[in-house]
Amino acid sequence: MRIPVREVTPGCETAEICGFVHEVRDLGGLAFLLVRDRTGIIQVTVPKKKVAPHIIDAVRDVSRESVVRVKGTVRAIDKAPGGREIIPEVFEVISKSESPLPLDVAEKVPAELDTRLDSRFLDARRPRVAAVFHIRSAVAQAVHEYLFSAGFVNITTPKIVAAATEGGTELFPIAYFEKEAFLNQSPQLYKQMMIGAGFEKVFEIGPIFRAEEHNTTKHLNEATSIDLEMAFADQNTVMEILEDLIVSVYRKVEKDCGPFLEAMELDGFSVPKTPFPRLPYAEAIEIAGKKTDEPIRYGDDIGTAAEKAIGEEMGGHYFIVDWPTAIKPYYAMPYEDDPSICRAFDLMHPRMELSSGAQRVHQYDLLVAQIREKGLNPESFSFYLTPFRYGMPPHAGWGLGMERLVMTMLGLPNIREAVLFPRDRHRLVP
RNA sequence: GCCCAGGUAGUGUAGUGGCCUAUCAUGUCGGCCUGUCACGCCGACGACUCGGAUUCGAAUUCCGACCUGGGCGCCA
Repeated sequence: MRIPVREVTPGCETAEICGFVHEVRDLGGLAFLLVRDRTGIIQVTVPKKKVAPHIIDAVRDVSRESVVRVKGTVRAIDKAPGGREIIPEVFEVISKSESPLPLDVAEKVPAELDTRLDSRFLDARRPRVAAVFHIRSAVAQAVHEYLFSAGFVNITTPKIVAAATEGGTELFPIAYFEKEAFLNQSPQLYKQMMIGAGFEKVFEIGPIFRAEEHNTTKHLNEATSIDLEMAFADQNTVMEILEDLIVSVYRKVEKDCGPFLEAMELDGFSVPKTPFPRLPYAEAIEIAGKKTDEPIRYGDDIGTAAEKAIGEEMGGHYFIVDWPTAIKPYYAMPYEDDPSICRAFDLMHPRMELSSGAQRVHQYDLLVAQIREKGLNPESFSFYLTPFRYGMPPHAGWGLGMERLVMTMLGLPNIREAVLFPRDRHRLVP
């Protein structure tokens, strides 16, 4: 009966393990075979005098990264990693690996990201790479747990759509029989429609697609969005949910992912403190104006240099609130007493934007007016607008980038490190 | 979309006109080695993205193609 490597302890008498050959060190009369499964690496020790010759020959012949089965006696010994080793009685090569390998799984020699992504299945055998995706899985689990326990309903909305959600960004056109169609850039309109359907609290974790030809370490053409929408809530309510969610995700990772955090050899992992500061847009602009050479005026969008300067000043997660209505999408609710600013917010990490959200416009006439002001045609949104004519609760929500959350949490240098099979300007395979 | 940088063994690199029959590491193969843990030692194998140009001579300069990384804009 196979057991995980981690469960082989000095107290075991015998053990059977399966895994990949991480390394073979042949010292002549003594050979060491390191076998790796997803729980760890164990040493199989082959002394010439105690092990059958056919096993010794097989161990010497096996290529790195082959899949093997080893059964034998467990010996407690301080000199071995983990304080134990297996002396094999059975050694079987289940699946032989070809050589040379496209990249070095044992990480003696580094590999460039491009090389790694070409052979992602091998790259992901590296413990420090695998750790990222185990942690990402825990993040997804934490988000689900948090939102379900807060009474949110999980929904799934179409990824093939007929129109843009907010204009601006480029969409991927696709062939949909005789019709024009696109991959969705955001579930925004659909989650709002479910507020119109009376669901009150909804969320979705799903793919979004942006056809922008950007070439940066923080953009993807296919990303995962954690999206939430809540009825009878304003922007402040959903901001509180957002910061609370972020903290509970960090706590989950801290609690459940110790070995993975260790494998990553992170400098520091710490749970952010709440509440995150609420920085009005006008003040953010002021900070950026003082700290950067580039002139920035009220009403400008916050560019990369400004974002970096403000991030340095704030030093941790923070919200930028009270944005000018002119630079936010049509569905953001303007303040009643000053319609030039709106109830929109961005959640920022010092490195980049993580989330944006707002209280939404729920009044049909105002929404149509704002769509027109953005130079868009309300008729192409009629499927979206119709629910606003038949009773629409006031509501607010946000979208949070899953990859950016993982990237900033783990200090990854490139967002592609947070996706198994990234889609960027040049990469469509694997 | 604009701009910049780059492409050398399986992998990661050195090499800016002749000293390149191309460096080093890792790997692979062969040999030696009974406590390795980046095992060590000896030997071998393996590469200048493609096409054109300049030149007596090009990995190195120029032009084009293809591929890649990054910055900006925009955004999650």
